[in-house]
Amino acid sequence: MLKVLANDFEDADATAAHRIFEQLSEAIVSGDLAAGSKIQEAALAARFGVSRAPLREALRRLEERKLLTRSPRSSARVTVLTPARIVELFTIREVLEGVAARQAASHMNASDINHLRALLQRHEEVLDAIDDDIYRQGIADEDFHFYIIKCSGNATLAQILCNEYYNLIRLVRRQHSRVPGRARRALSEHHQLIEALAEGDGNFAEILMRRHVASALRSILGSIATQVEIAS
Amino acid sequence: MLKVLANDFEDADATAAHRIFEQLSEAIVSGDLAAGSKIQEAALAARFGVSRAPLREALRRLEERKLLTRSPRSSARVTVLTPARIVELFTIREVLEGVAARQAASHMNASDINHLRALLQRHEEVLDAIDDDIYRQGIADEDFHFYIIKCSGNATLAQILCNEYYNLIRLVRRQHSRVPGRARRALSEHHQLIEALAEGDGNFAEILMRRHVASALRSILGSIATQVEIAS
DNA sequence: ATCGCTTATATTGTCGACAGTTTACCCATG
DNA sequence: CATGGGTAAACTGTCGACAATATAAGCGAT
Repeated sequence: MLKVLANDFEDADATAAHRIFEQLSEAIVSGDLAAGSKIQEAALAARFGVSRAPLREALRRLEERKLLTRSPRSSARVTVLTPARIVELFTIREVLEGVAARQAASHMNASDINHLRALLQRHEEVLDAIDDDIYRQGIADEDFHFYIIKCSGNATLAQILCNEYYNLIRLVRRQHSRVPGRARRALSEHHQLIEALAEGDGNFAEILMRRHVASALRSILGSIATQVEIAS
Repeated sequence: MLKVLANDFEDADATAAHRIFEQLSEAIVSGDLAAGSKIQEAALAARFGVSRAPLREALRRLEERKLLTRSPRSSARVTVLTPARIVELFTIREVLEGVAARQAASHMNASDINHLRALLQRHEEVLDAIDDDIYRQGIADEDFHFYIIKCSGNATLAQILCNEYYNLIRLVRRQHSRVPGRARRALSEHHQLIEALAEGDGNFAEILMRRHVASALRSILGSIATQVEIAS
């Protein structure tokens, strides 16, 4: 699998605090720690076999990344993503990924374009084989977006999108699973995007990326509306 | 004393970790802790009269906010802002403040506009009185920008710009003090921006805000180039 | 004198414990 | 039955200490 993420320093940073941070991120995104549930430091520390000191540092990081909400002297809680907050998040993501696509258009070479096409090809095969594997769809989607972001040449932007907000967006996707047909449409939007990037058309790439993100948001909001309808 | 001011969370969040975080932020932005200098946990803890536990939590937060750089088992260092990183940062700030201005245009009422005008009036008076007080210029500038951002209605965006990246941008401004005449020009750009906001013209407000941020970046880069020239 | 290796010091990462505060529980009272 | 007060349990915030690692110092060889 492609390693766009800077996970290669995972062995180097073998501190407990780092490990716990990753495990907790995963637990939150996977739903193992349900949204809104309380975080008990002592219990969690025991569960992961560490003391509270490294755990608390991990909690601080998770708080900064908005996966946890903490009030000074009460227990931390797993962030609850309301529709309003999801809209806010995607508004931000739309402009940031938009500018990333714009800048990537003038930085990508033929090899980069080929890489993207290959990614898309594999994405398509995955989609043909198993039409409902949301997990693998997610991975493929992230690979695609991350590669473009990385090609923007803006390391700060890449860190924000690929590290800091990565898990938050995964959390959105998980809590509000995709509507049927969304993956196919996303694939087609990815194809268009590649063409714009291949032509070095930054303006158009930005527009397409923004539309793509906005389209994903609409899909998610639609999914929420349906859930609410069913629930009532 | 009456607790009318928004400082009420200062008593509420009276944890040492929080206090140290604020004090360290200030120390870094003010240059008291110079860019690139080493952070020694024991020494700092002693200096602030706390143990290392709350200090380390503060360091984690400062790391997440990019004011510190940490490698796993070596001392943390105060972030060094290279010109390239400043450009990256302002690219992000440009699009984020741009979308904030766009959304603010459709959320601001007459009272909000009046508030902005009053802010600008005071800003102008400050500028007339003391032409070189960068500190107060900075405060005035932040007040203006922050108010527009708050009016965007996007709480997540406001938190990113007004909290998470606030000190980092202050740090840029401090390390690369403004070129003469910049304040006047910024003031004029603020005036234009208010007109667009008053007319509810989101498109134009976004364009003006983006130009304003880009103009600030050019000013800073110019200042750096001059410094380099002098140094060589 | 410089470089490499070994030893010593300094510093970070982690732990267990305690104090202060919050939360939960229980009982009395309307 | 709901409600309020008061006590007990639970939990967070903080501390000092120890172990593991990194950095600096010392020493010998080239």
